[in-house]
Amino acid sequence: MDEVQGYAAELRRAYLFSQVSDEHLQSLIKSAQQVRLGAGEILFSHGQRAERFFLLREGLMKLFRVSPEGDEKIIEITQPGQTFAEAVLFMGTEGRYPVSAQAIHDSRLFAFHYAPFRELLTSSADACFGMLASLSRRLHMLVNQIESLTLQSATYRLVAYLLEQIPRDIQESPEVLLTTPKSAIAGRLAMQPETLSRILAKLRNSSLIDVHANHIILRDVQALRGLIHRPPPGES
Amino acid sequence: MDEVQGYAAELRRAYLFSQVSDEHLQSLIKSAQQVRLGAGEILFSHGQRAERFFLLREGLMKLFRVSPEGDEKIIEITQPGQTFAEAVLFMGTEGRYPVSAQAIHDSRLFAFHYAPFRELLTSSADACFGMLASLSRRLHMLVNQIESLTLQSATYRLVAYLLEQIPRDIQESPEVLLTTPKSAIAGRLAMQPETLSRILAKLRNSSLIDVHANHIILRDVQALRGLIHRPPPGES
DNA sequence: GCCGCCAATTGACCCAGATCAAGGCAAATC
DNA sequence: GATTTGCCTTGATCTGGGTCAATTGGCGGC
Repeated sequence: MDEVQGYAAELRRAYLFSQVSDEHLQSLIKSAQQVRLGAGEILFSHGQRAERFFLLREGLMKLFRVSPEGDEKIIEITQPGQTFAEAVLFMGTEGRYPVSAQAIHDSRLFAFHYAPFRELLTSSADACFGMLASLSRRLHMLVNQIESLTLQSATYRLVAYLLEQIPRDIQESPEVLLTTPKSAIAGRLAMQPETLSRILAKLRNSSLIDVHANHIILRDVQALRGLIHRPPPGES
Repeated sequence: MDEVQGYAAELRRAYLFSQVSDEHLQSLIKSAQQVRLGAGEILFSHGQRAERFFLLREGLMKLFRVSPEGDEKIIEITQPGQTFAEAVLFMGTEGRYPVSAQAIHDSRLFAFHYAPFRELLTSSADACFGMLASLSRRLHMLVNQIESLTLQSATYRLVAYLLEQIPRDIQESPEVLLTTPKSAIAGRLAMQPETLSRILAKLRNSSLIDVHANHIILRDVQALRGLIHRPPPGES
């Protein structure tokens, strides 16, 4: 295959594979499968045997849990270029997915099987380290998420989320384009869509932001930063 | 050292070291330090350079975050035999602790430095896998925690916590002995001590449990299980 | 025995955000 | 151009659990 070269470059952009040698990468690609999902399709469900992990090439995925009552909590929204579900491969012989995965938009993915990848890890300490780094990054993200879910108000969480988005866009004009439906963002931030809407309205009235559909302009980044660093009841 | 043998056995009980060879373990022990902490002493603080990780030998530690407003969120309560803060070693050259660690009771720990441990990992794929398994276990715990913090009410979280405690005690008499102060448990479960107290009172009035100080008897495990599996508004 | 200290409990009150219920608006379908 | 569908917004109301404060009950020190 000639495409293999192109795929290798694509994989290398994921943290997980950044340290892996060309040969390893190519053998890995040969054992990988391509997966296509339509918007709304389920990739795997919570509790299912975990035999593969994934790299999102295009589209958008959400990882979530559903409570017995049917409420849905979005743990993570996966962007193209990110891997997910790598962790389960090390949970022992009978690993099961701890979350469900569903496509938000039409998506294309690579699927990697347990066995070949495990082989790769045993033969390459660097790959191992890449994996470890990848997992610990995820670990920290979760710790941060727990903190913001318990320590901060809904407004804090939303503003923090907006501020997180700007570095990857043009820094000069602090605009955020919401690629995900607002209801999904609300889920990720553990609030109802109504609440998200109300908070945006509140921020708009304080002219801290402008909202045009899914296009949000941060008019006063300084003030927004201040908002999440000190409590709302401002004195002095 | 003759103690080294005993230490090796002690370490092996931690998941992280379970797969490590004797030689590696012993060289690791030689490079480890012993740490003693009085109740309330801080081991490290959020944001500090992370150069070591730890194995708790005796006592009780809490890992927590503090918000700018001074609220404290307990991320984890570490029991003897558990390692913590391993993840930071892979966050790159300038890893920093994402949480603070404080002794709840007087504690004794082993401290392991970054460098020797990293050496061990490069030379042993098994050790690497142990590490990966350890991290992914922690990852799953955090995902579970996020779920219960967002999907469930305070009562759900407390009951789930109580039910989690029984398998390790005698199964026949479902009693739970709270080894940690109730206020710490409240923190771990993201609620105020007052709320915890009220919920215990409520459960006691429904005669689902008996409370004698830090000794709790689960009088109706079946009903408690039901409580966390279906919503309180019970209909047929 | 008395006092101070701290954890736990209990009561009264309050508020952020959930829930319920209408619209509004734009793209898709007829 | 009318109608349906999906997503978002807005308003009104409700409530779990946080906050503040008072009370109780060990427990160690003097």
